[in-house]
Amino acid sequence: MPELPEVETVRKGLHTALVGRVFKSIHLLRPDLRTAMPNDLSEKLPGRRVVAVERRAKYLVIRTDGPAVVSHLGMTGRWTTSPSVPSARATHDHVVWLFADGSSAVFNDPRRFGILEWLTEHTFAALGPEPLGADFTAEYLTQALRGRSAKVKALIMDQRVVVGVGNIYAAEALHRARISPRRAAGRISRAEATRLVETIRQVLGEAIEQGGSSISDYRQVSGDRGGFQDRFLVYDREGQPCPSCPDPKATIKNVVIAGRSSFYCAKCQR
DNA sequence: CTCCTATCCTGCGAGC
DNA sequence: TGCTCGCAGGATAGGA
Repeated sequence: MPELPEVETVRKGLHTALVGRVFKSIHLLRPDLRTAMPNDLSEKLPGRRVVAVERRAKYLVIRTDGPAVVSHLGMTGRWTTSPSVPSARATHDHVVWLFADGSSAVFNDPRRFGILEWLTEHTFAALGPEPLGADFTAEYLTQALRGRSAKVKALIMDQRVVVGVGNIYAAEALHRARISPRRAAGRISRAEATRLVETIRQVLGEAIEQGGSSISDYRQVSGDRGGFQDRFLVYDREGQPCPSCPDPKATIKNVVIAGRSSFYCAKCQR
């Protein structure tokens, strides 16, 4: 569900809502997420003040004047903030944070692929560069893909190669770069890598401006939907005419790559 | 190593 | 209407 633009949008919302607030109590209603939430969250957080909410890859980092907490939204995770204490517990509410000023934040996650843990020095050890950062260059990507026979789409979704790109934005970036998702990564030319770096940045940047893409679950912390789902050129558009091809008979295909639906136009993406 | 598949979990829509 | 099947934005263990 949430890729970089969605996580970044949630980050902004959480940062605005939580900075300066002091934890009063932590309620771990259902600790068995993808990994078990540590019990001592409810002991060590109360009394701590939130100083910032940051993002690394698809992880949120809640910094306090003590330890930092990491949250991953998995496929269906959602944080909602409120100026008051929640009146009722909704299905799949797994974590409730109550603050000293009477406000609250709730983590809801139907599929429980999310994570809530302490930040450690190992948490981000295996991650590749941020796509919107200065390290993500055509030289870097060319080097990272060199000699690899896996499909280019699988590799740009591999968080060790570059972080933050998931199934939607991989499809959209490859379309804009006119590269087939089925291409062997090692056969991507330098010119194509240059285009791909550019379109990944472009698509992620535009999606952040739109507040992310809301297909079903994803919402901003305010509960609002994102807007980028209305700008998809290929994602979830199987059978529809390619918006980038003059030929009306060029339609969007859907093939499975690395177990994921992969939408593209076989005419303009080679 | 690298690549690919299955798997974790729940909900929902399509098709019968 | 109600059932079953397949699929969903992520990440990772394990087999080939």
